[in-house]
Amino acid sequence: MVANRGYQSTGARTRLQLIEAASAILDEEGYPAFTVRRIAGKAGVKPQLLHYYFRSMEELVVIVFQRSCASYFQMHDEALSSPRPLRALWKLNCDLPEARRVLEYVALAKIYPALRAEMRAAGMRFRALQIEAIETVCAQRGITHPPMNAPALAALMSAVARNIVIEGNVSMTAAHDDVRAFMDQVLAAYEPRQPVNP
Amino acid sequence: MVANRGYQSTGARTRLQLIEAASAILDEEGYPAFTVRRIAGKAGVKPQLLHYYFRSMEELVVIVFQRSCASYFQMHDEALSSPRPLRALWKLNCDLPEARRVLEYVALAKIYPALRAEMRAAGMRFRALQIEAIETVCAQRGITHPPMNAPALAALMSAVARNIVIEGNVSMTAAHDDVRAFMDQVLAAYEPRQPVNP
DNA sequence: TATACTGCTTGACGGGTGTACAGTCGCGCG
DNA sequence: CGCGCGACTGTACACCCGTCAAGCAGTATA
Repeated sequence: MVANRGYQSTGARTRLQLIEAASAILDEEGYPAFTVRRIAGKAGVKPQLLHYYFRSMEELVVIVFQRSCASYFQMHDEALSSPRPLRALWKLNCDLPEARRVLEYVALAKIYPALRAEMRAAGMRFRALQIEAIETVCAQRGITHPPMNAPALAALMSAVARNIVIEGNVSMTAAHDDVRAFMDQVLAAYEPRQPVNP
Repeated sequence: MVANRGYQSTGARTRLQLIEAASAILDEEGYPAFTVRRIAGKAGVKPQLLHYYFRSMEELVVIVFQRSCASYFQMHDEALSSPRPLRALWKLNCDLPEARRVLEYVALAKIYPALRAEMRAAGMRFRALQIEAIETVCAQRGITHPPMNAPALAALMSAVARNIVIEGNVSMTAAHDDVRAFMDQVLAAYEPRQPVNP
C-alpha cells in the first residue's frame, strides 16, 4: 500500500481540494463566482467531478460554510479564552476577511435554503457563547451595572463590525473611526484598554 | 392631441412600468430575481423592451436605486424634520422593507460597479445629513456631553438596524430586543421617550 | 482470472443569462 | 398620400448555469 499523505484516498484529497477551492473563490471573488465551473477550474479539476463528490451546489456550500465555522470557532474560542476576552472578540469581529465571508454567505443563503438553516444555527451558537463570555467577564470583574445587558453587547459588536464591512464594500468609511472609538469606550467599561503588564 | 394621463408618451409610461417592476421584483424576490426576463414579465412586457429603454442592466439597476434613494430621501427628510428627529430616524432605520432593500443593493453592487459608486455617494450623503441632524439636536437641547459623537451615533443606528435585518434573513432574532432596548436607552440621552404632549 | 469498486472523463441535456439588431406597426405631420 | 419616427417585436447570438448518464482505467478483492 502506498503512503497516503494524511488522506484516506486520492478521492478524499480531490474532494478536499474542491472544498478549499470553493472557499478560496468565495473569499477572492465573492458569491457571484461561486459556480461549479469556476470552483472546479480553481481546483484544476473537471467541473463534473463536483457532482461526483457532492450531491449539489447546495451540499457543497453548506460544507464550505461548516468548514468556515469550524475554523472560526477555533479563533472564537481562543479569543474568549484570552485574558481580555471582549477585546479579543471585538478584534475578531473586525477581522476583515472573516467578516466579508459572512456577507457572501448571506447572499448565497438567499439561494440555498439549507445554508440559511445552517447559518441560523451557527449564528445562534456563536451568540450564545458570546453572551456567556460577557456574563463571565461581568461576574469575574464584579461589574454589576454594565452599560447594557450581555445579549445587547454581543449583538452590538456583531452589528457594528458587520456594518463597517458592508460600507467598506462600497468604499464608504466615513464615521468608522468614530464608531470604533465608541465601541472602544463601551468595552472600556468591561475591560482595560491596555493589556495587563507582565 | 390626446390627453396623455400624466405621461409624456406611451414610451415613457412603459419605461416607468419597467422601473417599477424592477423595484417590485427586488423587494419581493430579492437580487437573484433581478433579471431581464423576470422584470419584463412582471411589467407584462417583452424582455427586449428592457434594452430599448436602458442601455444595460447596470443602467437599470442604477436608475432603480436612485429612485429608491429619492423616495427614501423624502421619508428621511420628514423624519429629520419631526419633533423628535432621532427617534424618527431610528424608526426609519428599523423599517424592514426599506432596510431589506439595501441588502439587495449590496448584493447587486458586487456585480455592477456603477451601482457601487452610486451607493457610496448616497450613503455618504445620508450619513452627512444625519450627522448634521444629530448635532442640531444636541445644540438645541443643550447636550454638551453626548454618549458619543454625532458620526458615531449615525453609524451606530445604521449598523444596528441593518444587522437586525441581516440576521432576520436567516431567522435569527435572538438578542434583537435587547439591542433595541439599548438603542432606546442611548436615544434617551438625546430625546425623551414619549412624544411631547399637545 | 473474473468481479467489483473507486476515481475520473466524456459528452450532453435543458434552461437561463445579458445583449444585439433588423424589421414592423401605428400614428402624426407635411 | 407618403414620409418619418417612436414604440415595439422577432429572431438570434454566445455564453454560462447546474445536473446527469455512460464509459473507462486502475486497483483491490474473491
